[in-house]
Amino acid sequence: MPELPEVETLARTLRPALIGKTILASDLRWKRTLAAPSPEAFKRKIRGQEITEVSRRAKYFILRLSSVSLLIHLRMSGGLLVVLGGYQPEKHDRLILKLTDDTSLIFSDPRKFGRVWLVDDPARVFADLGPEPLSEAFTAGWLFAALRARRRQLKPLLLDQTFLAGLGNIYVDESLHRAKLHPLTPSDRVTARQAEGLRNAIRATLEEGIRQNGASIDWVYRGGGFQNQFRVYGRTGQACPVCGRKIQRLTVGQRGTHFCPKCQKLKD
DNA sequence: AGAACCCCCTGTTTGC
DNA sequence: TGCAAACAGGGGGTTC
Repeated sequence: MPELPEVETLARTLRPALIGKTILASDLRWKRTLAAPSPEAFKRKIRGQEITEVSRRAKYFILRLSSVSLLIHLRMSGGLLVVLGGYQPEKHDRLILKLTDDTSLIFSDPRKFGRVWLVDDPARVFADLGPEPLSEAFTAGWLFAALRARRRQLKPLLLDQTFLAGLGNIYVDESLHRAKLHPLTPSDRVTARQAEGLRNAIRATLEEGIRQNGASIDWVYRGGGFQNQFRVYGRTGQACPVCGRKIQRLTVGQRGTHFCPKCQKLKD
């Protein structure tokens, strides 16, 4: 489920239920979910920690604790849930944190791609991430210069978290359509004016996604409404909302890529 | 440097 | 209908 707007929605939604709670015990049900430290050290260090802050960086969900930080990356199929009362673990639960006030935080993840870190310094995990697209650092000028410094197709470049952090397959396709740029456009051929349009399109798309509480697709994530406003994502063969032409799909970097052949022309 | 391919996993959808 | 292949919101790795 998780791109920036979905993780942001989770942080906003779970914050009031988590702030001030103390972690009484942990139950790691799939060892490889834990990226660091060792399962033994994790169990020992997390017990007794109080949750002081709930936030997000890129697609990472962050729990600031008394003396360490818990980072959770949901990857393709992860989800987080706070439950009240006696809880019977379910099939896809990978980590369960028992909290005060008879509550638990459940990390569920059918595909097991999700990862959890318990670290002293989150900055080390985040070291290679590009800027936050909703921060002030993400200006048209920065984007234009950064695009020119590379020679890559826009689609894979915008998915690259070291270039820009937080976009995933949905929001890249939606942003490129809004910006009227073909996904295969070489980054160093984007004009300053197009870069400004792309910057604005990315921000508008993410802000709308957050406003809609993210996108709900398949069985993984529910509650968001952004899926009802997709312009191109998952709409192969359907009409472009701008010009009516049929949306096309191609594969770029192993990822399904959706675009309008009329609105997003590839010039040469 | 960048593109193309592999892998990690499970569940659902699609095509024959 | 049944079964196999394709596909899925992510990201790390190798090879050319």
